[in-house]
Amino acid sequence: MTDATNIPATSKSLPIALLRAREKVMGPIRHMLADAGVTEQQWRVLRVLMEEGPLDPTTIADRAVLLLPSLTRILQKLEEKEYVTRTRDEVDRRRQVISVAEKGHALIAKNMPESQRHARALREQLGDERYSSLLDLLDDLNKLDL
Amino acid sequence: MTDATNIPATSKSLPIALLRAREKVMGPIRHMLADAGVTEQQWRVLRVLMEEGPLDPTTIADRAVLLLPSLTRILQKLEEKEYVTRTRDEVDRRRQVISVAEKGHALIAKNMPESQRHARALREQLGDERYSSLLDLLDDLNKLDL
DNA sequence: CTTGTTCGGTTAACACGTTAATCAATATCG
DNA sequence: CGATATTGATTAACGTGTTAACCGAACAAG
Repeated sequence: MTDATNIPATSKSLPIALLRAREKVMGPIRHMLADAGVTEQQWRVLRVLMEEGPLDPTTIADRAVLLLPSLTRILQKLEEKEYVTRTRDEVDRRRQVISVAEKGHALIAKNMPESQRHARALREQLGDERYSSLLDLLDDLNKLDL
Repeated sequence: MTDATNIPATSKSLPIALLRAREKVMGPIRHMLADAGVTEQQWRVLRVLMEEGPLDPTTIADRAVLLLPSLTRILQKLEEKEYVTRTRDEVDRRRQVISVAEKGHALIAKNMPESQRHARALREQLGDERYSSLLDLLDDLNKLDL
C-alpha cells in the first residue's frame, strides 16, 4: 500500500490540468488539420508567419513555442510541401528568412474558418469572463521568474 | 505582406499560453529529474502509482494523461530500471497490474521534497488566490464537451 | 461450441520534444 | 590582422505524441 496522505493529488495538480487543457483545446483542431495534411505544429508556424510576416527561424521558434531543433525539421517538411520558402539574409549570412508561399496561403485560407469557429465555440462555452480570466492567469504565470 | 487585421494574435491565443505555461511549470522539474535518471513522464507514472496504489495500464494512462502506446514504452523502461513490477491479473488475463518497486519508492522519496518545494514556490509567487482560480478555470475548461 | 465482437495492451511508423554536439558565419579583442 | 568566442542553425540520439494496425483474452449471441 501507499502512504499518500501528505502527497498532493496528482489529478488536481497544475501540470496535469495543463496537459488535459492542451488536449482539450487542440485535440479537435488536429483532426481538421490531419485532413488538410499538416500537423498542429506546422499549422502554428504557418499562422505565426501569416501574422508577423517573413521571419527568421529563431523568432518563429519563440512565437510558436518550439525549440530550434524541432523547428528545423518542421521547416524542412513545410518547404518540401511548398508551404514556405527560405531566403538567406545577405547581410548576415547565418540568418535565414522564411516566408509563406502561395500554397501556404491557400492552406490557411481554407482552414482558418473552421479553426476560428472552434476557438469561438470554446470561448462561448467557457464564457467570455472566464475565458479572459484564464488567459490573464496563464499570462501572469508565464511572467514569473522561477 | 500579410493581412493579419482580422486574425487573432497567436501570441495571445489560449493554445500558445497553455504551451508556455506547461514549459514554465515543468521545465525546472525536468532538470531535477534528469539528474535522477527519469523523464518527466516516467516520474508522473510513478507518482500516480504512489498515490493510488497498484493500477492497470489503462487507468494509469488516464491519470497521468498519457496515451496507451506511450505508456507501453514508458512501463518497459520503468521495468528495465526496476522502478516498477508487473503482474498479470489471473481473473482477467488480458489485464495487468503495475506496482511500484522498492527502487521506485526510493527514487520518489529522494526527489519528492525538491518537487514539492518547486510546486510551493510556484503557488506562492502566483498567490494562493490566483493559483486556485487558475486550477478552477482549467478544471472548468476540461469539463466542457466540445 | 463457435463464430463474431469487444476489450486490454502492444507494435509500427512517422512527427515532435529535449539535450548535446557540431558547423559555418560573424563579432570581439589583443 | 589573427586567435578566440559567440551566434544562427543543423544534426544526432533518445524518449514521447499520435494514429492505425495488430494480437490474444474475454464476451455475446447463434
